[in-house]
Order: sequence, then structure tokens, then C-alpha cells
Amino acid sequence: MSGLKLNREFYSRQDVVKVAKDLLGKKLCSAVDGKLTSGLITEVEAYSGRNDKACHANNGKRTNRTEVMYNQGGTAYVYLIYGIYHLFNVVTNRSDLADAVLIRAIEPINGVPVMVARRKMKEVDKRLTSGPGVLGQALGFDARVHSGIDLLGDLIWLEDIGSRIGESQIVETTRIGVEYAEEDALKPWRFYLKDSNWVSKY
DNA sequence: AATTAGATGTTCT
DNA sequence: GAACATCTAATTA
Repeated sequence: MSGLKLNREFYSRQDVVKVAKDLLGKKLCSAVDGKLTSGLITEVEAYSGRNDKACHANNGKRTNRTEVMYNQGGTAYVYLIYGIYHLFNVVTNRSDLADAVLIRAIEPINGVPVMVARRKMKEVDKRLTSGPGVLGQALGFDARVHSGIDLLGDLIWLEDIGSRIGESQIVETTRIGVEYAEEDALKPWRFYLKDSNWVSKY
């Protein structure tokens, strides 16, 4: 059950919310350290570079960290949060429009023993990959190494494995941890699969 | 069961 | 210094 790698056109579309919803049910793959690990995307959040105070690159803000968000769609944006966790995002839209989708949770597919070892867990339970911080740990992501790499390459990529997600399976709600964003914190830009056991707890 | 403290790089005040 | 797109272990009740 090998999938088709998502192409530039998929990532380059202008509506980041639409891309975020389309990413549900796709397969996220990592070959970091020569070990294949992957999972089905079950939870995402959209961030827009314009008129969204929750976005690191809102209204053209540029720092060393956010620079890669201005790349073309299909680039990885990985950053360190709380000095500990590496969060993985997919950059969307065309160059200079800094939109991105945060991948918050996956359902494990390949390389489960590797992920368990990276997470320093003894056995599998939903804490393996349910949550943006633990997901980055399970797949071996590192902000200094992986931020800015091309998702059409062979280190980190996404595939369509043919699963079709209907609107009725998607729950739409507010994003987590963005209270500081005032009115933009109310945007219903978090999406997850209603029937999945692998979404972040809240 | 619910709340809190602690881990700590980057960015902003 | 403080806050931050978080998570875990310890503490409280």
C-alpha cells in the first residue's frame, strides 16, 4: 500500500485552510537516520501569514526562525518550542506568502518500534504520536537540521494513500495554545478526524 | 481527578 | 526578563 507523493501543486494552493483539511488522511513519512517512520495525519491546524496574530510570520514578520515560511509551498517549517519540542509544519501557498499547516497528530503506520524507542516508551499507546511535540520526537525531527528542506525530496515527504475523508468525518474547532492571539484565537482552524483515537487530548 | 512545576531555545520587551 | 503553536511527573484533594 504505497502511496503517491504529494506534488508542488497540492502545497502551492492559496487557501491554507483548504490545504489543511486536505492533509487529513494523508501519510506523513520520515527517513531520518535511515529509518522509515510514518503515520496517517489525523489532526492539523492552519496558520496564515496575513491577518492571523497566532502565526509566527503574521503580516510579513521575518526572523531567522520564520524565514523558511516565505519559501514556496512544499517546504518543511520545523521550530523548537519551549526549548524542548520540535514542531513540524508544512509551508503552503507561493513564495513570499507565509502560510503553513501544523501537523498535530498522526496514527502510526511504519517504524513503530523505532518511534517507541525515540519516545523512550516501553509499549505503544496513543501517547506515541498524538500531539505536535511528541510527533516530532517520534519521527526524529530536529529544527536545526530539517527546517527549510523540500518535502518533494526523500528525507521527509507526504503521500496520498487513497483514503478519502468526507466532510462528515472532520471536526472543525479552535486552535490550541494561541490565547495570546486575541480575536484570531477564535478562528476555527483546527481540524481532526472525528473517529480517530489518535488525536491530541484536550 | 485536577492542578502545578519544571524542562529550556528563540524572540520580543 | 517573560512568553511561547508542549508534555510529563509530582503533588494536591
